[in-house]
Amino acid sequence: MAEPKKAKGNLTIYDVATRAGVSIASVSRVLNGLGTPRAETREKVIRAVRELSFVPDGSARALSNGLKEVIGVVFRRGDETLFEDEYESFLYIDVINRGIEAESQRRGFDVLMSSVAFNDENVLQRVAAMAGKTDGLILHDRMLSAVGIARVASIVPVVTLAGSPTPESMNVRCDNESGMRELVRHLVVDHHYGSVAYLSGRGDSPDNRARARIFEAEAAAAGADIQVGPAWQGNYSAAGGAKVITSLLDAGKALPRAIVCASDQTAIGAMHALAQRGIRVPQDVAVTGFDDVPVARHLHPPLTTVRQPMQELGAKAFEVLYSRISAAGGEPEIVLPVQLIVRESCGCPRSSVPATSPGSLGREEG
Amino acid sequence: MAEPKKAKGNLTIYDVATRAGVSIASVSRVLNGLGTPRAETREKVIRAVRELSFVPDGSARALSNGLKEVIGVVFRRGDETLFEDEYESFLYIDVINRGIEAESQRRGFDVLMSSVAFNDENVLQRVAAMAGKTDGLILHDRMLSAVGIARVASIVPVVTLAGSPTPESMNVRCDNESGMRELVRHLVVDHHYGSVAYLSGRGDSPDNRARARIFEAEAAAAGADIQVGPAWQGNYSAAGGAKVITSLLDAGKALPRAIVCASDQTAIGAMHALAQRGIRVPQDVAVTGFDDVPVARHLHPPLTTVRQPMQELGAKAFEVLYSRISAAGGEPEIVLPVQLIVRESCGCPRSSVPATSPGSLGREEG
DNA sequence: CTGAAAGCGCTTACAG
DNA sequence: CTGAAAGCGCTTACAG
Repeated sequence: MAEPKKAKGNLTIYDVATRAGVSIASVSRVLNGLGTPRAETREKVIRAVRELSFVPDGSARALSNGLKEVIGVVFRRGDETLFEDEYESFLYIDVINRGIEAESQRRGFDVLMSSVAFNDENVLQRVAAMAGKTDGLILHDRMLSAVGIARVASIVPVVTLAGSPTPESMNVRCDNESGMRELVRHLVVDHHYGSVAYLSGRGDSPDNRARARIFEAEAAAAGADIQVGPAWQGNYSAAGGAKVITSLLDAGKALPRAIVCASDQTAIGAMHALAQRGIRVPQDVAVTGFDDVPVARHLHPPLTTVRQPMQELGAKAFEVLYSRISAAGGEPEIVLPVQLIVRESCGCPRSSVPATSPGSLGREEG
Repeated sequence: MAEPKKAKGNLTIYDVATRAGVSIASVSRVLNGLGTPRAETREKVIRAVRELSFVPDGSARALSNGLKEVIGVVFRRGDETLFEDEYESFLYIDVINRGIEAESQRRGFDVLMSSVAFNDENVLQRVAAMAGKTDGLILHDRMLSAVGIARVASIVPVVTLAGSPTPESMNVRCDNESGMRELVRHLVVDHHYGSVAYLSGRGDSPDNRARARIFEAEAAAAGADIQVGPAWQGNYSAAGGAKVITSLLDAGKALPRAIVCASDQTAIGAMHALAQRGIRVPQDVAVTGFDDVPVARHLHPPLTTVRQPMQELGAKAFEVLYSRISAAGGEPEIVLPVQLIVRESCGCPRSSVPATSPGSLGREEG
């Protein structure tokens, strides 16, 4: 019994085989449920594995059978302060990532995450490195040029989010068009608001551009006055949304009757700035968002917005990627339906919010 | 040039070597910046790599040099509906994960994520599988028993979050004690509130238990009436917080002057329920949170809470894990300071919100 | 400086 | 049913 303990992490299938008194092939087979081992063999291996707390090395498995069972997700993050406000506007990324993760679980895949700074010059390099560690990649937003995508896609399958498909890559996005159309109609037709503004997102975002385009077309078609342009340029963040409102107010501009924000985060910021100036939402100015992030319903007033099925977006992205990884299938482009969520910030009455249980306590205005 | 293209993903270092007219050893060396290759050799390799868009296989590298440059993060997720409200109470997990991810970037590590369902019986198995794919593990909350931790820790280094260190694993947590102490004092001493309740989190959470304990001790010491117990049992979620309030009100109970919530999410739900019943915060009832999640400052009224440096918690967890991976160092236990964030939900006037608070919306200068 | 070769820990035909 | 052996794609002493 003078056998020295193996160093941690150095346990291999050979150790298990020795202890069980079988070959490594047998160990591998029972570990993977392959073949039809004799009950005795099976048990000897199982026992040895348990006694040793053996866990097979993922890299060796991956190298051997050509499948890592890992997909990669790459997304952008803010550059500055890492411990403050800046990630707020990126929370939706987490929700999408959850969808990706949940779906990949079902296939026995894990998700490798890698964020890239906004000002990172070596995005392609970073993404390529990820490619080497995974079986396929999901790229958030506009991470790479078409050329960059093509290069990466020559290494592993690639799915982009909120972009458009290329000959080499697939894309999953939401139906911005009909979402914005419904929203604008609700504001201009249902509520009869005569003037509307689009508080935009980042200029380089395909989603933002699509939304802006439909906003203008639809509002114009409905006969509303439109406010757009540099003064209304946000960047998807709450801070950006607040700043636009503050600047406008400071400049003495009159606000439109309704403000359509490029995202919920933008709306949060805008509403915050409005509240600070004593402007009531929706009585004085209606505000709407886009995304339906989790907190949208908890805002004051609850935010009318367009729900993007973000978890589903992530789930779908994985699904498409998976079918490409395992078979070379996979739709090149998937467009998910969105849904107008009418709450109170547009001016609709509370009654549209599900009533609470029949309590004895009446509502008293505070 | 009748050379047929290699199948995608099958490019190896041999292909690069052939094309560059050197050995694979040379390719490996320039790829890794090792040795002092002749300029010509270097260039030939670089060129071949670029022309082929070669990316080395991560598994092979890992197997060869014994380092995957991947750490794993395991956390729990809700079981039911994946596309609705339920993940709200888990958003803080994402913030912590961001901290982990950001820090690991700096060391060239990537993060492998894996969620585990609340009712999953094979948690240990899932975690063990992750261990095989990584160089070390960070475990959120109470994922594993001490025995389970010991088993996993025999495979790779383990850091737990919000738990306590074991002989085999390290732990990183926040200083609940002084946070709760300060908060209760602010409410009872500064605001003179005579009755306070603790709207609790999950019963099996160490954080929750620590907070509950200090709450009672401190409130009692300050001479306030205390409400606790089953009627005040939440579960960290917004829905749970709302339900407690609604039930109490439906039962005709009188609310205390201040409600200390186990988490911000709980506070969100509580405030929502209160607003629905026309009860004003903080005029009628003061409400506080715990965590300082991003949206806390956007609530109405802005939430007084205890800030846990969640990104830093994640960053620290990685740091500790990394020093164990690379050297066998790493503090067994790290306790991070928290900070009382006084906003308006406790009854303080708006003016007390520091305009200098980094990241606050009103701020102009960076 | 550079190449041939061994080895990392698995999986999987191929024999027996 | 089971074992010996080759091979997955790298890295790294070891010679030259």
